[in-house]
Parts: sequence; C-alpha cells; structure tokens
Amino acid sequence: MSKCEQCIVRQFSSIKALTKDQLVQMANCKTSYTIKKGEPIFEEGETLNGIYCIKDGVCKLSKLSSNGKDQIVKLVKAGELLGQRSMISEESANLSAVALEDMEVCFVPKTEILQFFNQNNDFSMNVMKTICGDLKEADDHMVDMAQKTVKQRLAETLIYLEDTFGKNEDGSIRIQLSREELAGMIGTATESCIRLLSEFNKAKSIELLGKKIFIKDKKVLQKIS
Amino acid sequence: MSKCEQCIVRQFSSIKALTKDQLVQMANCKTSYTIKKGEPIFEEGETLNGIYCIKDGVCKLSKLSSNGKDQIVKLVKAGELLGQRSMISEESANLSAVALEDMEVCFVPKTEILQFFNQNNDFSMNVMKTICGDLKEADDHMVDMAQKTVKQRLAETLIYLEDTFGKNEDGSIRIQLSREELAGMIGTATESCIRLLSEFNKAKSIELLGKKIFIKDKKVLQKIS
DNA sequence: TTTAAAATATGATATTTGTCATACTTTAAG
DNA sequence: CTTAAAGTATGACAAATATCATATTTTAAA
Repeated sequence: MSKCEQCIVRQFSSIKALTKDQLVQMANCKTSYTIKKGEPIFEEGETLNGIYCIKDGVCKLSKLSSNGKDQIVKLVKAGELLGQRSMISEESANLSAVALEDMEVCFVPKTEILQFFNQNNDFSMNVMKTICGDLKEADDHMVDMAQKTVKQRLAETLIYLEDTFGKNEDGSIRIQLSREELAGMIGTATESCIRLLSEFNKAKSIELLGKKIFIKDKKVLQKIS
Repeated sequence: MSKCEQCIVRQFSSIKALTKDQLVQMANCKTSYTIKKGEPIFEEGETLNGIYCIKDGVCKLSKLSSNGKDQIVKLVKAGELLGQRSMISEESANLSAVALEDMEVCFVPKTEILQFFNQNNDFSMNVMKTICGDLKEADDHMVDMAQKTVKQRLAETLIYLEDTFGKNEDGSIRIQLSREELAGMIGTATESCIRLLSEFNKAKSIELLGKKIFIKDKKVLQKIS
C-alpha cells in the first residue's frame, strides 16, 4: 500500500491541506483501482460512499439527456477529486464518470473524508472553494450553451482542450476524443461536429490527421469563439 | 433596527443554523435596503464585501454574453441569500443581480459571515449544501440548454415559474417577466419566445392576457418539455 | 390628455442545425 | 489476413431558430 505523500493528487487538490497524520490515515483506508478506457468509475444515480482521487488518466463527467444523448459536462484529470458534491449533499451521483484513458484512482471512504472535514478547516475551505469554482464554471458554460453557436462552441472547446491537456510531440492535441464525444461536449449532433471540423480544416485553422487534431491558427479560433 | 429573529430569511436559508447570539450580532451589523424593480443589487465583476439576505421580492441573476444578450442564470426569491459563492471564492461577482419586483434586502458584511462560518459548523455545512445544490442545478440546466429545443425549454420554464412562484387569485403565474426576460431565461431570441407562446396559446395549453400567462394544460406542457 | 417610447405580435426570409442516407476508413475480433 | 463492426465523412433535405421588417398595443413621460 503506497503512501499518499508523493501523490499528484496531494499536489493539486484540496488534499494538500491535510496533515501528515491525516495523510497516513488516508493511506491506510484507501483502495486503489485501475480503470480501463471506456469503463465507468461511477454512474449517474449511484450512491457514492466516498470520493475518488485521480492519480492518472482523464475521465468525462456526463449526463444522459431525455433525448437519449450523452452530454459531457466536464473533463477531469489527474490530480483532481471526484464525488465531492455528492458527499456534501448526501445525494447520489448527478453525473456519470467514464474513463477516456486508462486510469488509476484511489477510493477514500466518506467517513474518513468527513472526519478530516470537521477536524481541518483548511481542508474543508479548499473543498468549498473547488465546488464554488465548479459552480462558476457551470454557470459560464450554461451561458455559452444558451448563447453561442455550435461553431463558436467548437472553436472554444478545441482551444480549451489544447490549453488544458497540452500537445503531443507532433503538436496534436494530447487528449483523444471521438467525434461523438467532442459533439457531446459542445452539445450538438455528431455529424454537425464532423462537418464543422472539416470546415475549420478547409479554412486551415486546424488540421485533421486521422483522430489527431492540430490547431494551426489559434487566433482565428479565438476570434470565432 | 429590526431583529433578524422573525425574518423569513432565517426560516428558509442557511441562517437558520445561527445561534441567538449570532443572530443578535447580525442584527447589529446589517444594513437594510429597498431596491426598486429594475434596479441592480450588484453587477457582474463588482466586489462584494458581504452577502445579501432577501427579505422580500424576486431578482434575476444574469450574465451578459459576448453576443450582447443577457442570459438569466437563475431567479432568487425572498428567504434566500445572495453572494455566498463570491464570498467563499474571494472573487468578484460572476453574475448581476437585478430586481424583478420591488425588493427589501439586508446586507451583512463578509467579516461577520466568515466569523459565523468558523464558529458554527451547522451554518457552514448549510452554506455548502446550498452551493452544492446550486451546482447540481447548474449542471442540469446546462444539459437542458445543450440538448433540448427552445419549445421544450419554454414549456419547462413556464411550469417552473408556476411551481416556484405560485399563481395569482385569477390563476395567472404570479411572477411577472417581460417577453425579453422570459427569452433570456430559456436562451432564445425574444421573437422566437413570443412566437412559441402564441403557439402554446393557440393549442390551448396556455392563455395570454396582456402580460399575464395562465397555464391551462400543465400535462401537455410537461409532455412537451 | 396627449404623445413618444417601449413592449408585444406576426410575417417573410435567411441561417443554423438536425436527420437520414450512404460511402469510405479505421479498428479489432476471429 | 480477413472480415465485420465501429467510426468518420459528406450530401441532400427537413426542421428549428434567428433576423429584419412592420404593425399593433401598452406604458409612461410631458
């Protein structure tokens, strides 16, 4: 059982506020999992009895809409936590979490987290700030969905993906999404997404090579968004 | 200076967890305001040095989109608090708050609230749960914006308005929104909103009498949404 | 009360987006 | 390697929505 001291999650998440003792306690009660690309960590409606620390990989948080399409609400990457809202609200998960790459996660039982929450003011404050940040993001995202065109949202999303997940050595966006998933992020039909990618490609603002997407002219995309 | 003991905000908000002493302290430091219909309580980007308790009236929380339209993110009514997220995030307001009716609000300085926050675990837990509820709502709202048609969103919004703000004696929806504001809630052009209202009217699922809207067949609206 | 401004309503039309069909390409299973 | 399945791409068309124009009604200011 590895310690939590050197974990990337400790570096980037609310966890950084925990004391050494609390970290040890956490290391002793955690369970580590490997999750394959495409597999769920948890599903919408499921009861979560704790939170998940993402040690490696990226997952999508999505919600099934009444029209049968899966809307991706957020992408979450290594260093972040999952399930904080459900824990505090004492409600089942509002979103499904599915791995976009092979992942390594640790599960930490609710009881421990709530204990830290009550003992450690810095920790609870960090969690709250994270959730407040999510709320701001969600509100802004909502306004975009309501007010921007699909083309604007696609341009914005491509920039977001490059900025957030970086580029491969060849310059392509590191995170690999299927066209269907990209459409699910921007809230449109897969065909519309493909069509606009082709359009950007023809206009030389991006380049498509198989699944790989290269941003060739970020300024043009920024102007579009 | 009135006490906070009998206030509606104490009945419905996180404030209910405060002790008698804390309530007295709050009563002594609060400032009461009257805000006329159409006037702002605060604007997007403004620094808030505390939170607002809504004693009476309803306001809209909105954000100006890059296309120049005002998207209404949420309506907030008597008994609720405003500005909690900004206070915790230590950021300026992400949304503007504008009165939809004449309002009575109290301003409570940040310093007092943060003090209660540290002293009183029930209070901080309540605030957190409220924000978590807002986050869930925002995510769901986002999915609706991305996946539902304007018609579905209008039907859904009309039901929401009646359920949340009730009916006048004549049976019309109590809260008065202009067509532009209603369009701002569902994220569409004012003309499109008016057109769909006419359509619902012709189909007898609603009735329009000047500014007043009567829901005549809720089940049909529910089926549409 | 009169009058201008704002809000509501509706038609005509353009644009955006979704849907269905089909072809091509890549991937993965046998 | 072969082949079926999944993913990607594109055309044709339909539906949804925005925009612009204009008429009517309501509201509020002079």
